Amino acid sequence: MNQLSDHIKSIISISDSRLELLCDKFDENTFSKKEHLLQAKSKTHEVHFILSGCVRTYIYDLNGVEHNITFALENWWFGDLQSFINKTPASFYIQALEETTVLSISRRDWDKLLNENPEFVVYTRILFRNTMFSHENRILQNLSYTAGERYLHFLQDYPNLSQRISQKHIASYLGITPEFLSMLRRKK
Amino acid sequence: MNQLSDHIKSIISISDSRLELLCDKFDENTFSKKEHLLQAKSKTHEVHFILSGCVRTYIYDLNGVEHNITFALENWWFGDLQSFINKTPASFYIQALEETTVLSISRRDWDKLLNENPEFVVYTRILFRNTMFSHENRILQNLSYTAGERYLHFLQDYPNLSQRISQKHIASYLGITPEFLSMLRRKK
DNA sequence: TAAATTTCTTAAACTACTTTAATTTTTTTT
DNA sequence: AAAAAAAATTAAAGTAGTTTAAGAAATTTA
Repeated sequence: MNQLSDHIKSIISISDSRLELLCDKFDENTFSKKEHLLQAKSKTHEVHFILSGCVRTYIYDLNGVEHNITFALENWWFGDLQSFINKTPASFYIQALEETTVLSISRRDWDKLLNENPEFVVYTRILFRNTMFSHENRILQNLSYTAGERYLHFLQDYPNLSQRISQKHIASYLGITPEFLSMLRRKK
Repeated sequence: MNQLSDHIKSIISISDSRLELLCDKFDENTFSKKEHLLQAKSKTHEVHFILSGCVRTYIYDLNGVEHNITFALENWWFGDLQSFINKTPASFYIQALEETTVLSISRRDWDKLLNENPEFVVYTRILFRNTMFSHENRILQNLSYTAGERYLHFLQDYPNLSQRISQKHIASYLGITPEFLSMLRRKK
């Protein structure tokens, strides 16, 4: 069918007919480069699965400085989950870094799927768990590694992404300035 | 009944009889101060709920330096979840910082509860979700704040804990040296 | 309660990273 | 293809946090 159904089948076992029912709830949307999918303080009505393209999730700190929290690429889920789940105003901004096509699901349909489709319950449980584990690993990487080491890990964790996005976004993700990242790259 | 049943009732609605069935699966254990509840590379057979006391979860980096990842106090769950869920060797060490009494549940009983007790499914889903959100918030705090600001947040996030554990453990959690934390405290 | 051990503090020298600012390169727009 | 805008590089000066080392205070052990 499509990339989403492939992704679901790679994580849980589900019959094709049930899978079709599930995938039916998603709408395809395309966002142009630099377009915002979400602004902080607005309500998050949807979460998204990327078919093609790439987005960044970021915040502003108290000094008005942007910080990239995460990137999402093909076959990844993204959204402001805290806002989506708790129905609170978003604290994140989400912006397309390339022309990006996503499958989106509304909170209403999400809840419907959870009620009607036990496979979806298992699938999302595993997704959330994996997200939790990757957050945990990122916290301990931040504690253990210098900026230079974190950059090398980034290159491994997100292969090819460094060719697709600007270095200032990578620097922001690593928690350093673009100037310092530039210096690290020269030294390597 | 006990603190665990109070905690469960504060998060989901469940009848007292079903709650009793659920709480039946837990064993009470006490660990003395400095005792290890888990060593990295061993298998994690249990997760724990703290009745009294306090523990720290930590790792060693490649240079052999310890880093505290998190603390857990009364009415908190803890364990190496990645190891527990994926049945992989632990990557964390867990040590009691005070004499600590916990309720423990084995992986076998955990799975049984998930199969037999839909309330437990909901309860753990919410627990994991909240853990994911707090990890997310910690990542963005690390990106946005200086060490001094992170220390102030720590005092808010873990009230009273600073009186119970040594400063070197707080410094390790914040990702700074004890000497620098000492200097920050003097300046305040 | 004395001795031993661990933790905390202080300070000076050092390093990883930031800031500022100017120049070059790349990308986007017209 | 030219002009404009954004991103990357370089370098010098500055700052947040580390390292080392020594003494003081607190805690643990005997």
